[in-house]
Amino acid sequence: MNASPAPAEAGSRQRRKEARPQELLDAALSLFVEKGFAATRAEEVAQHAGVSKGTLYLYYPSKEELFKAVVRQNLSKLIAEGEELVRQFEGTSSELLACLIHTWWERIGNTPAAGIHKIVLSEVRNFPELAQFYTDEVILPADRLFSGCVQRGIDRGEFRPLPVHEVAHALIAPLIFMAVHRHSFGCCPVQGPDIDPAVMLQVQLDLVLRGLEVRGGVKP
Amino acid sequence: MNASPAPAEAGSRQRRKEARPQELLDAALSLFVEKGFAATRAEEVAQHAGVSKGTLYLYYPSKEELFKAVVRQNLSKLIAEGEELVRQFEGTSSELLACLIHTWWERIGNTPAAGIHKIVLSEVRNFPELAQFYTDEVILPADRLFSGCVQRGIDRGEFRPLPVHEVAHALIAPLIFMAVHRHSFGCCPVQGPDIDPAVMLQVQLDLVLRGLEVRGGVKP
Amino acid sequence: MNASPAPAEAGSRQRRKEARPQELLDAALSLFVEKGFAATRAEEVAQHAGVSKGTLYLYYPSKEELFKAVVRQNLSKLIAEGEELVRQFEGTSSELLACLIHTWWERIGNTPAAGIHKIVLSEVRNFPELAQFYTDEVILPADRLFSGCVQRGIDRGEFRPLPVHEVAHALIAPLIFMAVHRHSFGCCPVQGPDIDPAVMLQVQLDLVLRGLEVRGGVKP
Amino acid sequence: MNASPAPAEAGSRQRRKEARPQELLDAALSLFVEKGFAATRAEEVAQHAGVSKGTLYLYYPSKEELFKAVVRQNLSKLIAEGEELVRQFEGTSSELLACLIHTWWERIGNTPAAGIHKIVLSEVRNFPELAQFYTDEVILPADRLFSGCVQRGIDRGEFRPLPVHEVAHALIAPLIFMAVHRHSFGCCPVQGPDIDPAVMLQVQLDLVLRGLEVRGGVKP
DNA sequence: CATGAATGAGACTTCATTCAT
DNA sequence: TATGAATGAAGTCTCATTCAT
Repeated sequence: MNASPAPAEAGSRQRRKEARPQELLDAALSLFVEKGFAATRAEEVAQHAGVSKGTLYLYYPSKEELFKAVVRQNLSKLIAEGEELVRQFEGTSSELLACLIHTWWERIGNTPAAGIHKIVLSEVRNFPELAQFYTDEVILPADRLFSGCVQRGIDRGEFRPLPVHEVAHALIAPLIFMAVHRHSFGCCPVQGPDIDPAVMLQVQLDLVLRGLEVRGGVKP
Repeated sequence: MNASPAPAEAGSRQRRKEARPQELLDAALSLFVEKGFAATRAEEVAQHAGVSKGTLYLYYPSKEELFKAVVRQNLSKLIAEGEELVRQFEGTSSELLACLIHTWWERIGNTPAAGIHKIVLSEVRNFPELAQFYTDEVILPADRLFSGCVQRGIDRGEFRPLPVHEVAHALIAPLIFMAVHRHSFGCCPVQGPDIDPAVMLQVQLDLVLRGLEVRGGVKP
Repeated sequence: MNASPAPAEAGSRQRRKEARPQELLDAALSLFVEKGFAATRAEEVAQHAGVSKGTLYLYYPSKEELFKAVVRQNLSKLIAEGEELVRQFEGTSSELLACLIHTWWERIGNTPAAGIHKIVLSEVRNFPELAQFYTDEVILPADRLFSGCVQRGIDRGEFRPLPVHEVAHALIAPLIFMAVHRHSFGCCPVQGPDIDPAVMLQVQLDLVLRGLEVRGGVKP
Repeated sequence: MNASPAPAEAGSRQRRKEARPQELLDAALSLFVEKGFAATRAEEVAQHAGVSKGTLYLYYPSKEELFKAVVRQNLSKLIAEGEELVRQFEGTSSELLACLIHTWWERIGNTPAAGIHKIVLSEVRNFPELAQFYTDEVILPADRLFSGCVQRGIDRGEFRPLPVHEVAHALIAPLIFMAVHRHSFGCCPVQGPDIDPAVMLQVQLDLVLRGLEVRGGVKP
């Protein structure tokens, strides 16, 4: 009399059970990014993950912990991405930066994971413990990655000697900013200034790399 | 250093009434920036303004309206500043942009008003009408201001012909981003990458202006 | 430099002051009848009377006391009406009842004062002290008046011997009920059964008086 | 006399859930009749139904909706009763009316449902949509029922030709009025005129039916 | 006397969290 | 393990009442 589907392959219930935490984290990420932490109800998260309210609490002891888990797990993703990016060492420093930027955009900026930046920005003052590990695990490594490349360019005589952290920031900030905007204003039916991401990437690279370039007989 | 206003003319009750809206808006700005909209309780705002819960509702019919008033009030300031800056038509376009950037930092980026960006980013999806408003009143005018200057430089043969909106974004985004960060991570006792705002401004201008410059016999 | 109108006739401010309590009671009656006690705000009453919220409290120490004063003062009116009605002793008992009924309708049922019945019915359980004096001052005298007339008719052999209180109730209840309805459903744009007050009075008298009549050789 | 329901079949949680709406509606009816809509706190209703404040809102989204549900639920009962009565087509029209009246009293007038009239009278101006609803669902059907019987009597030559709506009103109003009074003054420890419901029913029928009767050689 | 700004108790409603089934 | 009914703390908002002017 059991109406459930054929229990053939590995037991779908079993696989569902193992997938639960991930499904919950995905639902939560999506909702936290969309509505913010406080405006997202626990039950909504559960529904989006296809489980009941009670089940959510079997996996995460509180909404706060769920939130932290969302940030943490997506951080791991970010970090892994970052570390993978580092292994792309070839050619001139300009080419390296261009490659990094494009890869960042494809793998992070243009994916839902970019929404993480938005929630962390919004909520870090309510969850101070996030600050430390987001800084340690994302901001500092990313800074190290980019300013390392800038330093490499300077060392090789490709780039002018400029403060590397500030240059790194000048390089990546417009892109992060654009990514964050796509998760706030970008979701509203409003026409802002017409900025095309692909063009933006191009222009930003063109601008900054040329700004970095060591030129013939030009004086600062 | 007496907190109460000069008890000179008119009934103090009257003078308080006139000052109330500003006091409430200031308190609300500060708290909304710090904790976000949802996590700020109406009574907290009232207390910070030195009045009771009920008094808040004498001036603003709901927390939501208070929020909008905060955005509106601080926006007016922003817009007025922006338009005033437009009248600085002297010297080269590079000088104009440098001046705009420095003024923006002094008058907005480095003041509590910069926190507005953070709240709007965080809350715009919960207040859809805000999107239109903020876009029309802040984003578009600011874009017009900056891309207008870039266009001026191109027209005068000072800058290379590049997509103006993207350049404007590349110019201002790192600064806004930095300002927003100062209201999130900047308030946590965590050591991020060592970026000095003054240096940042300098480098960003140096980088982008040089990137914009038309050079001798160089091809794009 | 005094902008107030010519202080000729008795001082309008003075007359206003004396009229205040009455104006407040009138406003309150009207609003209590319309919206009920709890749904009427003290400030509304004040506004309708053309004074400020504070002034209301100079005359009545609380909304509850205002309510009781409204009922009390309108009771006096009702009672005075009743006592005046009693003085109409002439002709047959049927004629007497007909006269009483018509007078009641003209002087009470068809005036705003009938709204008093509605609020007392609605609120007496929240203001138990009203019960005693409304009963003593209105219900019992009215009952005495009507059942006295019925008794007179029985004594004179005009009416059949029936329980006088019940007959009095049968006589007046449909009219009070109609009057009360005019202050609730009667104010909504809804079409109920088509009952014309004038016809109703006629029919009700015809029916009940004929029902009371002693007939030829008929047995009860 | 155990207050908790028979713990027989199924989980008690489940059975409670099914019984909740009725329990809440009963508690609400009782309290709304006693104190009026506004003066009844949502938490009180919940407590009377033996649940917590939050549970009430699981079943009814607002106090207003609870109120409407109370009226609706009790109206269904009223209407069903009325329509069932229509099927009593036997004997004279006088007998039919007598039967209707007695049944009305037993099934409605003398039950808590009669309190509905009081709340509706009191609140209809604050809930305008209620007016249409109550008129359509209760007042008009009831009017149709009673004036239909009167018409039947006239058609059969049993009753004098009189305006049927007014006669219907004259017939039923004293009884409704008495029922309403039992939920206002009737609950206060005050001695009003001594009216016995059973006698009242008898007298009212005797009076009105005799008033309707066609008599020998008498002219209208 | 009159005003209306201010207060704060109290009501409605939401929702994170628990727990019997 | 999963559910969803139930809870109650907490937050928004209202309004009777007070009191400085």
